[in-house]
Amino acid sequence: MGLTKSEIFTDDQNKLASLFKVLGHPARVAILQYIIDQKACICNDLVEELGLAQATISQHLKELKNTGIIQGTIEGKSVCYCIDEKTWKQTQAAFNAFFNQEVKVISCCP
Amino acid sequence: MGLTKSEIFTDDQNKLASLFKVLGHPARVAILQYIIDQKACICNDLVEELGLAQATISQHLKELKNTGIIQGTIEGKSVCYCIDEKTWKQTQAAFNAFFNQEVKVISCCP
DNA sequence: GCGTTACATCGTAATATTACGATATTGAAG
DNA sequence: CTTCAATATCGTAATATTACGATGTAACGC
Repeated sequence: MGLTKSEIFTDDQNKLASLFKVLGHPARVAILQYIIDQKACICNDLVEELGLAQATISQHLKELKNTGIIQGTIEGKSVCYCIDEKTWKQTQAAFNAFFNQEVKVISCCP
Repeated sequence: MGLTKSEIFTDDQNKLASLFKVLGHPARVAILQYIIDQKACICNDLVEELGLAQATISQHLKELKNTGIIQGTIEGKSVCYCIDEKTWKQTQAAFNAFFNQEVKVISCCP
């Protein structure tokens, strides 16, 4: 046990859940916010900004990169990370599709 | 280690991350979708709908209840779950606030 | 009362995540 | 070529999550 039974869910459910999951950690939320705020790419100011070890930041960046939400470009000896607009918009659309069902919600438990 | 360092993040970041986190599992996405689709409350048709053990479903429902997204009302010998509109709207607002930053995103890595 | 149904909770095994130090790797500077 | 700075990756300890069987509990029908 302890292993998520992905087989029993739809692709959409698995995909949506894994998008939510990657954002389900404060460090990754903070990283994304930082990248968005700086508007431009940052490298590892992140290590100084957040109080986490370089290895830890690198690991979180990797997870964000794996979903495609951010992309990294090598620039000299550092790496420039930024939002991947295409994936970001897809992610946004997926979330909106999920949350737009809300209009139909009728609370039935008084 | 292995323990998330919540102290180093803002309350907003921690809150947002924990909202994302609870939705970061396909079973909980499926449960929410089912509750929304049925429009009305359901009890544990969920156990039959999804192929998970009753204990597992109950555990997932508890996590959803803890965030306040759903609420359960005892109705005879069964429990009626439904979306808690207030929390749902707050959640939606939190997500929207996060995703609306997107307009400022400029991809700087060609 | 007794059995049944619909849950919740407990205990626990399997697995995943988080964090970090240590150790590559790669490019720039000297 | 050597050194340093910026990162990635590896190994691993601490902790968390997922799933389930077993067991508790409360409400109903009899």
